[in-house]
Amino acid sequence: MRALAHPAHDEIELDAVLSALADPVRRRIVHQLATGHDDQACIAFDLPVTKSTSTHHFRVLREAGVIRQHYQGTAKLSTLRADDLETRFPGLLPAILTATAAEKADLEKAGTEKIGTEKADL
Amino acid sequence: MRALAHPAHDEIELDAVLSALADPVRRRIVHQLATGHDDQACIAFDLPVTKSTSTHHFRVLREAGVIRQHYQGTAKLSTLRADDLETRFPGLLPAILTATAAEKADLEKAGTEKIGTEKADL
DNA sequence: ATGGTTGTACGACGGTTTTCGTACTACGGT
DNA sequence: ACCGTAGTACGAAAACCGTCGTACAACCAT
Repeated sequence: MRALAHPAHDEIELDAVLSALADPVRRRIVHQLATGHDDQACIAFDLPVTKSTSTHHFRVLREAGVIRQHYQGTAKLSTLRADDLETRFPGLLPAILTATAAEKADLEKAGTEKIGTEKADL
Repeated sequence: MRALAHPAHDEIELDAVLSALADPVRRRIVHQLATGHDDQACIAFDLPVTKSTSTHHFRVLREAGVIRQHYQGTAKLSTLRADDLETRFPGLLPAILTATAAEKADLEKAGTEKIGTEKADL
């Protein structure tokens, strides 16, 4: 059994959490963990990156205290630390999940409604 | 009068907002804007960085849609776009502000309670 | 007009992050 | 014992980010 370091619930730092969640790939992981069932293996995530990059992202999330990971055979199962996060930073995770969903819906709507229309300026 | 680009309220992107708020200096700015009065000049923020770095951070916040800025003479006044953010990503800003305050209190408590005590591991 | 205040532009530097590929380990099944 | 699957470690490359200093622009007061 390989050991995995996790910060205690009161050691979770806002900086680490926000940095972790600022990345779209990692937000995608978190979103899938939130909407799907618990304990999903890394392989279950269809990420647009290679295996080693994927390992990296999961590690960042774990070390930030966003997810908990444990081995089960060769598989490494991940769970959202929703309760710990809620205790430490109330409302933060739900707000980000809502925002992620909102933006996703937004992009899909834009995609179906006005195909070929571009934003002019930044 | 110099013009300043701001994203429209429905152009605010989650990625930009989270990236902007992932930086402690910028979170400090936002926190001061939230707790103090509106329309504070950059100079009113006692930031641990030089002027040019400060300019940079304000620009990042503005381009992310977190703050609104306008000139008044040589001064550049900043306001939190709390309403726009609330419309776009409900609960996000309040949660981050609460979290910022929570962590700040935490650090101060740690500082007064156990001076000289260090964290052993990461 | 001259000078002071407030902020910007630009280039540079150093550190971190994201990404990859390759080689490797751990475990389960047959 | 062997193979396949799941994931890690490590090193490298490229991009990005935060910081600074210097030089500059805009504006106000006198």
